[in-house]
Amino acid sequence: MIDPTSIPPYLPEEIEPKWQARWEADALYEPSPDPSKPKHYALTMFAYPSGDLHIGHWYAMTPPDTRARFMRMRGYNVFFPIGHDAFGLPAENAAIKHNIHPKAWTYANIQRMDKQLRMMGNSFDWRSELITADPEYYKWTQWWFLQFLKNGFAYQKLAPVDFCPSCNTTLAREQVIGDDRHCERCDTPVIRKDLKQWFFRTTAHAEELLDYSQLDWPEHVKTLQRKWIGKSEGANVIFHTEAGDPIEVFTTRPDTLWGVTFMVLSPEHPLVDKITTEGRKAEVDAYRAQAKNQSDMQREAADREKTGVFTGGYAVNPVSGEHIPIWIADYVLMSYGSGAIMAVPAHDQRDFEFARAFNLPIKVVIQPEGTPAPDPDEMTEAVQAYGAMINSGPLTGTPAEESFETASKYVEEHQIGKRAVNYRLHDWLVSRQRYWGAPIPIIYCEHCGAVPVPEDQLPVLLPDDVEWMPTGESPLKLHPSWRFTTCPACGAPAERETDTMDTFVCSAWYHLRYLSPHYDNGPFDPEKFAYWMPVDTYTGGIEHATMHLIYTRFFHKAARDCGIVTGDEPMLQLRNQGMVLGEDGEKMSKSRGNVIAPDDLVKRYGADTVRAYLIFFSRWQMGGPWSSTGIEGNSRWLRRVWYMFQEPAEQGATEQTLRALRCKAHQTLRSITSDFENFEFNTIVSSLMELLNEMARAKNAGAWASAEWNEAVRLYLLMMAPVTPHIAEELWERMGYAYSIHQQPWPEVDEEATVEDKITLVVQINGKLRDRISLNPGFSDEQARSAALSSPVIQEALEGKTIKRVIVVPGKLVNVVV
RNA sequence: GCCGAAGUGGCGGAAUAGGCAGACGCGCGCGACUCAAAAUCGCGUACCUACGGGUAUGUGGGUUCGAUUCCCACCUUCGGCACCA
Repeated sequence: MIDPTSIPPYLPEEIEPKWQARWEADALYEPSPDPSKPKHYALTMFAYPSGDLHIGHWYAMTPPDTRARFMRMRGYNVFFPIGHDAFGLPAENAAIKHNIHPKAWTYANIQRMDKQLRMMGNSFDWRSELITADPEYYKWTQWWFLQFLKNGFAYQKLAPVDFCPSCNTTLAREQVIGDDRHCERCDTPVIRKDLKQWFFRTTAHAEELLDYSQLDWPEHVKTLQRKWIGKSEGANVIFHTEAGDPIEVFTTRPDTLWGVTFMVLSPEHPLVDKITTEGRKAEVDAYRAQAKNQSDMQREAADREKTGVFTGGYAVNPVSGEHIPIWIADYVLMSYGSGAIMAVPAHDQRDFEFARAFNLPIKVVIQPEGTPAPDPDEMTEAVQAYGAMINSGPLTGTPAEESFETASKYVEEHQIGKRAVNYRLHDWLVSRQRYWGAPIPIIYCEHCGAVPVPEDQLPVLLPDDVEWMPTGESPLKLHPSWRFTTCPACGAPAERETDTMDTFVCSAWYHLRYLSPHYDNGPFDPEKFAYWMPVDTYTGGIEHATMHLIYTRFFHKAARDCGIVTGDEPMLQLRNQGMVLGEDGEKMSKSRGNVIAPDDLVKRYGADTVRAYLIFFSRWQMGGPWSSTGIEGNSRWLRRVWYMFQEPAEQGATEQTLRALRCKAHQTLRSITSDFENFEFNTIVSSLMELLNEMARAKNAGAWASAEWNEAVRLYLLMMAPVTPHIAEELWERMGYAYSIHQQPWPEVDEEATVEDKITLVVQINGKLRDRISLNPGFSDEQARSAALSSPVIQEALEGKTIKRVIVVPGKLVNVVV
């Protein structure tokens, strides 16, 4: 029985700030390169400073912190940095809404969030803290841009871009969402615009990005990326119009060339004007105009009604010589392949639907195995499977397995095209017509063109005195004294580039800046790079699978090709957390009113309890609904630990009790060690609770103050230290151990102690549990068998039955088959 | 439509080189302490049962001595992609 008056109460609000201050003063988590120790770079995705720390931030950062702490105790030199992804649209939107400067808004948020971040009790290295909106950071973002430009990984082109009329900016392809193609931030439907834009050549590394051989990443993320990169192999084939103009098409099915019955060009295809005949011009122009405004109409496109118009022009099929009509249709995209296709309605579902809609001929050239060739008039869908080639001139009769190869070879030999690979991945559009970002370091000169800002003139500072209200132009365009300058090459009057960079550029290399955030001879200190890189464990949300995680891999490969970094991959191991949902099981949102605020929880329970609950309530990778009663259990757990370890009790336990206690303690240590290694956080807390239950029994049986009890307490504190660092440190001190618990080595399992006195042998009949027999450890299969068969329960059950077989699982189980 | 993840008590979730299903916690019930309550501590808690057992891990099959775990088909939920030639 615990008398709560005899020992001080557990007051997290006192001990947590106390230890946090001490750890920081003692620089406990500020590692330096140390070649005598194995290094571990644990990186958690930095956050956008939106105002307040959300419970989701805790979920993203605290379980990785427990693991970083574990790795530290295991003897690794651990680097666990923190920073702020500070450029971006929300600051400007807030600025517009509340009439406050984006910079002021952002930095005020960062200050508030820093305070909240410290309350978590994470082992961040605060020296590494960086803010991507600081000139000393974006100077180097600009520097990277210039290196990429120099090495051909950055280029400028006039491009149709998706533009959000509400945010007044262009959007990357992945920021446009859904059938109606709306903006990911404000849900406004996007429109198309032609602008001169800067791109990073991500496609240059498309093939290499598909190689995951060096990475321990979740299958799921790799699959998403592979799909996003979208590699397809086939051939580019040149058709010619009757007038002799070449039209290139990409096809993955060169074996269907003889089945082409028409061609379709994208409405934006440059040849459309030339091909269109006088009589068709009005209709074609009308269709193109309507296609251009597609943002709204794309919804209709989703029900797959095929639309299009005939241009009046004809092309010649290069293998058969047949003359085929050329159409335009919006199902052919200018942005993929060459913007033109050869249509094979018999063997492509989209072409089939188009042919049916406009009564175009269908020609069957593939005969799938085991079925007769389909009748074009009777077909209800395209036959897309490979098969033997028929009606295909000289290649007729080619079997399915060889059709792709043979047809490709045919195309190359007859010089009508060649094998080609196409990717769905596009080059990365990095220009943004926005104020709150890193200015693109380019100056336009009438004589010299686009001139890079010389490196010694970086950073190109973002001016503070701007009109940030949206006008459709970059706010920097409205700042004459900033905009107009002189050409660094020839000295003539010139203009600055007024676009800023996509914030994904900032976040593509922050893990490098963390190494030395104030280093000014380069983007990072090469010595630090050599020791710490690559990132060993990267953790964050799955939502970054296709954007950030592709960009950062590309960035590293491009930087490698520029000779700036070594290694092929920036982050070796990736793990994703799930999402904390509201108590109603729905995504947390202000409008639903189901938001859980971590500050309130810390006030009420203390950070240790919040940490413990977040780790305990579900598998980290899975996430799940919050429970305000569930957290009570973790609060109780810590109070129980507090009193149980401090409150003396009667002594005089039996040998057996003490052995069992020691056994359980070491078994727990073994399982927790492997749980930490495998990111199985929830069972760490379960195991600790189980051990505590065992300790409560042992204490009741007189184990208090025995050597076994003291060892169990010591192990317990060490095991809970990564999860609940404050209470562990406090009790560690109260038990008389030397500061700091967080600098102790992780304890070793005594394997001998984990062997139990008695082992329960499970006896089944026909796979059904019938009896349990307690045996001494180390029994043989034969002993298990005879013990099972001689059990009275089993003998009774076996009466009148014949034993067919007896299966023995060594040390565990006997199954009698009758 | 395609791709991926997941379906286990009242709830969150344990357990998978195939071997005691439901660890741990919440909730609930009973008891102790208390004038009483809270807190705390102890015990119990899948379902059915003629008390011998029987049935249960989304549904239906299969492999196996034995399946939550492996295979096939289907259903549901969540996430991603969406005419990519």
